Amino acid sequence: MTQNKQPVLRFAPSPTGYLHIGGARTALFNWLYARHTGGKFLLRIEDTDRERSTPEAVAAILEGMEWLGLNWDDQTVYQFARSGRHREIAEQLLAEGKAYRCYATPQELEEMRAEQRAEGKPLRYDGRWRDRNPSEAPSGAPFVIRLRAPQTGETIVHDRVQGDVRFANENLDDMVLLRSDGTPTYMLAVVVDDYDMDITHVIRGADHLNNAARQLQIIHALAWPIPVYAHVPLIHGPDGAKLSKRHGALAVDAYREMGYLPEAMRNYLLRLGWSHGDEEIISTEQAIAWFNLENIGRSPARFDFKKLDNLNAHYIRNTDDRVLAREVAALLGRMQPPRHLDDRARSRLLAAMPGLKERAKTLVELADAADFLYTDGPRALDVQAAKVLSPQGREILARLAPSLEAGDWTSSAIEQRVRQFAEESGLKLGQVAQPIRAAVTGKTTSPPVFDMLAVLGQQESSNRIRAYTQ
RNA sequence: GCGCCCUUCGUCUAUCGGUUAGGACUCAAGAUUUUCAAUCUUGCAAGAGGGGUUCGACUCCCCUAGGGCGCGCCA
Repeated sequence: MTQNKQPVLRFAPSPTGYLHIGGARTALFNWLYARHTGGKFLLRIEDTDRERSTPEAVAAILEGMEWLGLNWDDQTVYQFARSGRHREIAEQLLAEGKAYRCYATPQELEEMRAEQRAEGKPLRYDGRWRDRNPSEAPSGAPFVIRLRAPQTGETIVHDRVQGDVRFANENLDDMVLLRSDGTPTYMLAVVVDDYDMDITHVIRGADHLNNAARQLQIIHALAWPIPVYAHVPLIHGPDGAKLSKRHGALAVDAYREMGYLPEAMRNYLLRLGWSHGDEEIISTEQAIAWFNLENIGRSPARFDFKKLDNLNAHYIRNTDDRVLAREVAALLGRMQPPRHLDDRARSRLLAAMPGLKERAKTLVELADAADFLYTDGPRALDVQAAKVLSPQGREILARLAPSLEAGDWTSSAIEQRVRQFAEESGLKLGQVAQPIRAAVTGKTTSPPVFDMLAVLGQQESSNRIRAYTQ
């Protein structure tokens, strides 16, 4: 194999569902490796299953990739469009005697497997048509083309993550290459496409490790170059079992709706199965510089929202206020029912952002915490705020109001007046600040209250406070 | 059933034969504080079990157990 060829990577999802978290990580690893090496990252949609592939799923995958910032090179390849080429290779193998026609019907094969199961034997095609003379076939009967796979020796997958994985050829049966309707199977299509696309590295889920051996058999029959394999362990749910929807096996766009930032997702997914010493916070630029196959772990990882939250909070704090304000507004607009912010709400959101972004783990939390900025008028109080606005609390507000309103309406000037009031009244600052916060935000927690008063303006603030001076 | 893979704190992981087994998340306590966060400090917490190899094993080998993946004319 040529050593100085630029690496060519690919992500090859099948559009039978959304882009889930495992697929997203696979895509990320391929993308990082390509960007790290200066190679190419291609996208191939494996839509050979006409029954289950949908345009919606294709759209969801493309959107998910774009949201995650995983840009791919060249044109997207649609596998189904290449079925003629796949058939050509199957015919070639047939002509070379490396494949053969099998006339066994699906029912017949089902019976065969049922029997094998009953006898406790391994489930595999028994090669019943492997050495039969084609003339024995019922004329005009449908057939599939199967690979005439080696029956002795072993097939070794030299995997950069898993090491050398050996499969005895006797355990690998003659796989179907071309279905009776003339369409290619996944095994054939993958091999042919990877070859035609000049794929040098195949990074994919470990659920494909067994497939690698079978694909290698096809590659050997064709005498094509072998790509570098790296089978990445799967992601499990918190209980160690299969990732379920409530565990995080969601479409990537669900993460967007939950308020996660793409850079946080990238960082989290990267650390799930890959490491660089003790590094935890890894920017995408740094990830590209550091990413390699050697440091991919061999054991499956569990998905943990707590850690994702922590990372997300970090990235939110480090994101520009304008970007955040825009994202929050967009998020609100996508909610059911949609909530549209007017210009005043947007400018308040932006102005309050420094305080808001310190306190949110997700954009949804942020949007929620900021809801007192979206509309004017007195606030409805939550349970805690109602307690703070007891008769005593309201009495304090009533006494404070006149002096509060007289003077500059900047955060520091307001704070100065409130501190002075507290001192003169023999109150602790918190005893005054909490009622203000409750009246102005309807809650007992918020960004620094004087900042929020400044954001809302004197008139709106007074209006809200005076609503609770009785 | 057959094949393959995996196994360090609750979770993500570091360690590439010699360490008081490190970091991060979570949790707890403290500092700070107008609330809540953030931040800082401290603490709890790990090599599945059993055999080898070796002067010495978390690290190498074998077995067992547990978990995962695959075994389609799905991908």
